[in-house]
Amino acid sequence: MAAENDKSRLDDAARAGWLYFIAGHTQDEIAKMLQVSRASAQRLVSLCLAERLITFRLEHPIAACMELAARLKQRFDLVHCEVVPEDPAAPQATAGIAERCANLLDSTLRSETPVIVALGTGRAVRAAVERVTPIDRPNHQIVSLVGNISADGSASFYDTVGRLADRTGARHYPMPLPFLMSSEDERNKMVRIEPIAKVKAVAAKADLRLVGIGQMDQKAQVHVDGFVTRDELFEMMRLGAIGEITGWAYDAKGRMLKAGTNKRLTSIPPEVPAKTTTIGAAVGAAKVPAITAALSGGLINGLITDEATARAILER
Amino acid sequence: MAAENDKSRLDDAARAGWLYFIAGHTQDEIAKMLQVSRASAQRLVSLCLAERLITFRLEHPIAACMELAARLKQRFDLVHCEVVPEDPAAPQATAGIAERCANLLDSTLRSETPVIVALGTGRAVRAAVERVTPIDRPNHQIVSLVGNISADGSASFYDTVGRLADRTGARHYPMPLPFLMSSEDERNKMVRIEPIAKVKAVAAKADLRLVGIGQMDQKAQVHVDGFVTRDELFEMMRLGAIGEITGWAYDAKGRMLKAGTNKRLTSIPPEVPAKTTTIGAAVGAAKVPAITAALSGGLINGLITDEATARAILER
DNA sequence: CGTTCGGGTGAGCTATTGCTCACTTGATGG
DNA sequence: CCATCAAGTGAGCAATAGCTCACCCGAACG
Repeated sequence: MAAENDKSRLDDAARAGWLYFIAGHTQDEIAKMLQVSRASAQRLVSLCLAERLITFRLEHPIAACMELAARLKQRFDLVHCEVVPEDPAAPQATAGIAERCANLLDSTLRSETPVIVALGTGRAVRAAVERVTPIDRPNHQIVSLVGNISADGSASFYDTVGRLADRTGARHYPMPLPFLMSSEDERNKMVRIEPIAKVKAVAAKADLRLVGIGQMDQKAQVHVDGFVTRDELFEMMRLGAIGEITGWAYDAKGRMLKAGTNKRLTSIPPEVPAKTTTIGAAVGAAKVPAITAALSGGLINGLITDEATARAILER
Repeated sequence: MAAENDKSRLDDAARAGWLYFIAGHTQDEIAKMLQVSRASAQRLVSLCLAERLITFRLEHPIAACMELAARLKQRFDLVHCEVVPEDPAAPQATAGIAERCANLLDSTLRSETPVIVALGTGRAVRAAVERVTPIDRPNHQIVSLVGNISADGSASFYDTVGRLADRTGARHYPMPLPFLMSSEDERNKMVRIEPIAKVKAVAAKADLRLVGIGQMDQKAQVHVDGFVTRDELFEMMRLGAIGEITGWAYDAKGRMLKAGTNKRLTSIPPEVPAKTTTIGAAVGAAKVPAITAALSGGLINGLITDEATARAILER
């Protein structure tokens, strides 16, 4: 009677699982109780797991985050994903993700062997850099993916590279260029000059890229910060731009646009699909389409976000 | 900030627990992920358990039985307790508990060192003996706790001792006495004669006593089987008898009665409280008060029953 | 400002667990 | 009735987990 046997075997598996997980006995004890060899007890316990007779339930807000992260990781084939719990006190704060980004930078920079870290735009990235614990790593390199001179010629507020270099003693490569050039030709000329080519070369070898993700709407950060004009923004939106990474605008499917400001951008373009670890850091309902597109298009292969954003991305 | 620390520590514990139990990582991997030593990862996992952040749920009928058994064991301070799942096909069958009793006997008798097993009355005990797997143990001893001659002088239907001896080759000690004598004096005389004293001596050294539990109502097994008359039964009920073990009647608090048929019984009286392993085997709603009283009074220190009965006992 | 104390940490040892392999057992089909 | 084969078993080993110990850090307190 196969059915009978299976049933009794599952019964024993359940018994073993109960004794192991709930009563907390060792497999040796269980083996004695059930009158089987220890090996068999072990098999029963794993059978109990395999047959999903037993389930684990983690009663903690973190659990939901872990699960969201795992789902995002699988859905978009990511090398890294973190979802931070929502802070009920400040439901849109970048603090949480900044802390995680900082942690990521910390652990990357802790390495004794030289590493190259490339940084993009974004408040989360900026805040992360501020939270990095100082550490002396003169052989590391920090490189900017984006020009730090804004349209009016002043140095950008986002001098993240310099700040991170301060904290690590690493060599750093800011990009001494305006964010946008006035024409495609001019851009092409500029990116070929020696110091810029050097920055590009270093960036190409980066071990980690940490980038912000901006949405392309009326509140787009690139516009708010004065890097692109209202008209330029609207043109990109008309062309289908839904998000941007280091200024590079892409559409809802994560395809890079080949027009508008993208032709005059000095920023180092993302690899598509991302081969080096490229972590996007962003939160907020407004950024959901932009993040989703970046994930779908393979513009990033890692994500750090919060619970609400993660959930919204998965629900699309 | 202690609160903050505690919180973040619990967060980490939850994370570690999730990664360990749900994602199935090793503690070493978790240690790397969370940037802590393996020892700390281990601590986080056990903290997760200790704080009950994680719970196990066993989705199997057996789980309920295991839990009932554990509760009975604790409530009544038992050395052994088994609760078998209810068979939806035959909700009052002794088959289930007989199988477990047989298993218990099997494992006791499997011992190479000589053991003494004492048997009481009851259909479950009888059925258990029939299911014992034959094994050659000539040095074991099987002893009856109860006279096997019924009122009419015939050998009792319950010759369990003989049957078990057949299957094991063990020496056996039936009790060549009527269940009840006609008077207290006569009983006292009989139990002093040599063969009976010998049986008592062996029984006193028993390693395991396996006994049935009878309820004292109109369907009491002792009456149905013809060991006590209707009038005797009614007298005991009037005296407060609620159950019996090897014929010895006790009240709702598990106190042995000192009157009626108990004065003329030849059966070996239970130890109170039970010191040697004394397992009661019984199922059925009708027996719930009798079983509960036996447990409360310490007449038995082990129980084998079914799910419904266990639940009813615990609900009293 | 130094001392004490509680809690956390990592090293390292031992128990427990997971797994592989060769073997047995019991069902199935020629 | 025997050959075949899938499934289960126990021995033994390598990986993993649990635990103890000495130590360290930071907070509370004199």
